[in-house]
Amino acid sequence: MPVETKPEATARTSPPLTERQEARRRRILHASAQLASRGGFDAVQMREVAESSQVALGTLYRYFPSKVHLLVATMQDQLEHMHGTLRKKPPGGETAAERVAETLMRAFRALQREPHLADAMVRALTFADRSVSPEVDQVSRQTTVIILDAMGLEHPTPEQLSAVRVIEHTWHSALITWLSGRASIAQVKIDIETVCRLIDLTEPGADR
Amino acid sequence: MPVETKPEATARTSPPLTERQEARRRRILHASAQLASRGGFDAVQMREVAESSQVALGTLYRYFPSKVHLLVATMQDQLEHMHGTLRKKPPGGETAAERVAETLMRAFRALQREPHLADAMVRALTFADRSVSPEVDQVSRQTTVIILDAMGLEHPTPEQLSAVRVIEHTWHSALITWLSGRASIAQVKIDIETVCRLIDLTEPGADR
DNA sequence: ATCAAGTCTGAAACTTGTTCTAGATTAGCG
DNA sequence: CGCTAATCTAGAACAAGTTTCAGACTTGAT
Repeated sequence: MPVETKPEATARTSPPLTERQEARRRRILHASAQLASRGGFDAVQMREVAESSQVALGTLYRYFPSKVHLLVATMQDQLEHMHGTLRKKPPGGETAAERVAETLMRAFRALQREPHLADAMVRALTFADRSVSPEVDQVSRQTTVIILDAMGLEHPTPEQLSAVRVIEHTWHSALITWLSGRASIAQVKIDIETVCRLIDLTEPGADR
Repeated sequence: MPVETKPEATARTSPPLTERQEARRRRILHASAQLASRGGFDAVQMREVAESSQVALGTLYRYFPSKVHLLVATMQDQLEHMHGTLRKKPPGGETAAERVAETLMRAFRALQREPHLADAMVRALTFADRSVSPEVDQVSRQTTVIILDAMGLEHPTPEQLSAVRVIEHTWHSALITWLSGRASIAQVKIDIETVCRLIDLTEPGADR
């Protein structure tokens, strides 16, 4: 009888991991984040991750079927952490647009503290192919939740969801341009503020 | 004396290429696009590109210092072509927002005809690190020109340029979600139309 | 026509992600 | 406790991007 199967996929849901497996998974994610913090995407080398986390290479691949999977999982991990942090101090802006912009800028400042880590995670996210779609989607949903939280919405309209999607697009792409040195921090700020104005357009009572 | 140097960087500008070099460069780009059309990013294998274009591997790397450089150059090439095509039939919408959305959707339909090629180019673009920044920037500028063309603007305001930047962000990111199967064609259309509304906000006479 | 400098070629080597294998270890079950 | 299926480990092997090198070829200048 199967004792345990497929630890990688959506660890939280399907097969309950044993104590030691959970610990392994943590060690791996920790090593991944650590190496990423040093030198970004390229510095996360599978052999090194395996060694750092005291796990055989084959085992690493059993938990995370590719480098991109690993980094996306690392991002999920970090995102959760970030969501918790953001929740504690809700943004103080007057309008929904202001609050969202403030929240994103706060997240952006957090990323600036670990630019290499940000690089590794974002590059993995955009480089991911179809085989990673479920995990990437999870990240996207988590981001959506964070934004809706900032807007203070319970039941967003389809229009508002569209706006949120566009904000996420802008957020990701702006991050990339910043990480690759093609846009300044100030530029990213402007882009975020610009796109957040879209929210006003979808506010009840906005003409169009 | 140097007969020819660094053919790769911004071939159009710095060192004039000889006839044969220009021909080599064309052959390489052609092979790249061909292979990409077949199987996307992964199918563009440097050894195969070299063989298809009748050039030694070392030479390929002299012209394009990495696979990403090659694919970004391929994208520049395709973009130029696309700009030419789009120019011929200007969009017919009433408002700037409509015209931009129409133009982007037209480009999107073109990409749909060669989804693998689109995959290769877009993945390369977003995966590019700092060493490719100049080339990626060039692509970005070209895209900006196409959008401004569609808007029919001669002298955009800084606000309008911001809107254009956000539109580009959305365009890239929406393409990625489509290519990785996380968004439908219809979804991309909605996102484009949504972000294009930003243009209205920056129209002279828009309150804010 | 000849020469020097630079380019192109072909092939091997190196790097890092990924796969595979044989044997040791672990977990749940009777 | 002992069995059995599954997991974990160590290490080799493979794949594709990238680098390197010696020698053949081009080019522009003398």
